[in-house]
Amino acid sequence: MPRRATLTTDAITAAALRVGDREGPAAMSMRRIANELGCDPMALYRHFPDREALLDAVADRALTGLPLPAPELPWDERLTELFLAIRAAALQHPGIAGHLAARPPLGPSARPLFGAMASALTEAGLSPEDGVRTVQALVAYLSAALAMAARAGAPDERWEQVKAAISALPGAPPGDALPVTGSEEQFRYGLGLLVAGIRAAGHGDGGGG
Amino acid sequence: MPRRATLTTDAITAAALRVGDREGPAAMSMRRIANELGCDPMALYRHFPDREALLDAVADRALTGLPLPAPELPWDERLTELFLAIRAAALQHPGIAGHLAARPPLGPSARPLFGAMASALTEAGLSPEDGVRTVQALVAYLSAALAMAARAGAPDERWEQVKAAISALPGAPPGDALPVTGSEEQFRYGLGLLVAGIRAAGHGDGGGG
DNA sequence: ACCTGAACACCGTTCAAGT
DNA sequence: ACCTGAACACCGTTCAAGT
Repeated sequence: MPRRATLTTDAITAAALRVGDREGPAAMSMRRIANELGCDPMALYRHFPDREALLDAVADRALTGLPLPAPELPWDERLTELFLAIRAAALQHPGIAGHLAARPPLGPSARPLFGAMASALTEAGLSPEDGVRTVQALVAYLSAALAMAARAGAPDERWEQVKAAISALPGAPPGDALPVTGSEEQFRYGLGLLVAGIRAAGHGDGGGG
Repeated sequence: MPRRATLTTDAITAAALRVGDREGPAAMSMRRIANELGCDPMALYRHFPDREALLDAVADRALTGLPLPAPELPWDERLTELFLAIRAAALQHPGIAGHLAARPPLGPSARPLFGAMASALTEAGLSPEDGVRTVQALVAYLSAALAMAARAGAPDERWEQVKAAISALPGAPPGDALPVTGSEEQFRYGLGLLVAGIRAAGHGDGGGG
């Protein structure tokens, strides 16, 4: 009775997460994950139609059981806390943060997160239509911020140049005082802009021209 | 005298763009681009250290010569026009929009774009420090929106489920009235949130707590 | 009937062998 | 001295051959 009988989708996603955490996203290949499990690469195709589906499941797994913000907080703090928690959970697995960014988990584990977002946005005064639009905008911002943070291990020369170019404009600040590209401070700032925009939208500012 | 003498970085990026437009981002391999040029794959390494550098150059090329918004417009319209123009230019090459999203061009062709952003944000009343933070937030949003639009060819089943789940909440709208995930309308909405946030920040709302 | 693993058609990149 | 292309170490996935 070989141990392959114990090969479940859960064991596969766990193994993939382990490989990704240990060796980075490029190492999360079907062959390497199978190797980690001591099984044939083709055995994975029994549980997932292709590699992308497997990575989607891994991303989903990385966001399971996230603590939701306390419901008695005001909506803007709830939204901020929620996104900071998602960001932190994603960055606990830096190996897969890039994939999380490319394909944000929209599966079962994300359901309660979207519920929390929807409730916060309703409280902010948004219509359900605008709520959906806003959720997409927030997730878009989160995605890219995660991608930047995932790349932030090797600091991005290109962004440094951009920052240098901008700070060379009239009224320049000391370049070293600027926030790091993938930092939490930078993330909070952009999130703050969106929250301020939501606040304005909730106060009756309909939408686009 | 073989025609390889005409192999310039410009000819390479043009060929890569052609392949990407014709056969999608996955086709933009060193081998296939070389094939398009009728040269040895290794000849490309004479002009670029590796594939990523080549794709960066391709992305940069896709954004050259973008028309800048008229300077007499108010800052918020300038910002909106600018980002819509960048989005439109990127989507003219859907094959590479995904790469554009993963590695936003920060090279020479992007320089005037950042200049236009900086001037708009200064006019909005932001300090240079907050200008840099805001540019990063805007580019992050643009990146993810492009990635979504690039995937929008094959409509994303997962987002449909999310939209369905959210519209199932109290006060539900008709699900078919919701904007498509990668659509221009959806992009404008999120951009409008950020612009509203910038407006608030420019009016004295310092930053995060 | 089920699963395995050889094989296919690719990659990016190194490096030794050619001119 | 310069460039070429064979070779290396991988991929995801198909599919025929095994048990």
